[in-house]
Amino acid sequence: SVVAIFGPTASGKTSVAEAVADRLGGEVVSADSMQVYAGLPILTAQPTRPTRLVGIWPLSEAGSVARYARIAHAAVDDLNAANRVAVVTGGTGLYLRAALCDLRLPPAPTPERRAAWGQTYDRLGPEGAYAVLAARDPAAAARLHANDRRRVVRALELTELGSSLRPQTDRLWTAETRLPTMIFGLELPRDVLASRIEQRAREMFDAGVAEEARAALDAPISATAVRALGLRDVAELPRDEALAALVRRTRRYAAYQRKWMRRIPGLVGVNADRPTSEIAHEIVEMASARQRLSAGRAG
RNA sequence: GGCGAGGUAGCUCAGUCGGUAGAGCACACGGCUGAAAACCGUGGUGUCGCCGGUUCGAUUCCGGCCCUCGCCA
Repeated sequence: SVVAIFGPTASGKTSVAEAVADRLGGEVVSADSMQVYAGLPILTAQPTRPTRLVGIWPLSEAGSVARYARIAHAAVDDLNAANRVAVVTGGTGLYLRAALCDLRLPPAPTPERRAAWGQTYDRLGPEGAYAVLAARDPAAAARLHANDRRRVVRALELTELGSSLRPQTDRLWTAETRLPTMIFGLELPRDVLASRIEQRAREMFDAGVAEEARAALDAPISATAVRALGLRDVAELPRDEALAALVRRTRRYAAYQRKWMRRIPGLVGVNADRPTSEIAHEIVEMASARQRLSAGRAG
């Protein structure tokens, strides 16, 4: 079975997940689009103990949900086969859902066609490109805005591949999972989270994020990895400004994660404003209760 | 103390030749299916420093006061 833990950055997900994994005799599997990369351990707040799917891609490689989903499913299945609990933990909502569920993503993009459609979008303008999409795939167009260049281009390229951006069945926003799964969400009052974010940002600078970020930008880095929150600011701005920028961006990210927390189906909220051991204890209790229940039903 | 500049949204500022105000960032909310720490959309949250004068009407003009910054004493 699977236990999933979601929550905003700096909510203490990592330590709670490690404690839960230890108590359940399992292992943590990371669901984080930036911690997968090696080379930014400080900036991405990677766990100090070796964790599955953390630090496994070089910064030069472009990541994607599909690529992540494959290795995540492999990791979960691996643990499951060994009768160990997979504690899937991370702050990237999409990646968490991808790890827990088979999203059946449409075909991969091809660089040439994507570039071609991108040019079409720029030539016709947002309204013109959107009109083309509306003609070719009305269902996909209906869920997009003309200005959403990235998605309009993606939707256009899929029309050529006999697919659609609009999935046959929605698996992202449903409670469907590959394996029996319980999802917990760590909840913290905003002001508490804000002060934790600030404190953690300070610690990052003390630990040398600036040097880490500069080194990362000096080497080849993919379009996905450069998007690591605050990378440019931290590398290029004077310390005070960089710190302020990092805190600001992290707060905004936390707000975004809060939205995911509300949307993830079946998520059970857990008060995270208390010691890690207490939080872990509560999660383990609830997960075990659920397991006994389903075992009873099966037997 | 003198001279100068300024006080307008959470921040930086614009503006109103007198008709109670708007940009960026921040923030809030919504969307999202192979870039998701990304990307797209919607929303202005305000004693226009305080007191008085002129006026039908003052954030705007006038006077006084308070505060901030700079230069000179």
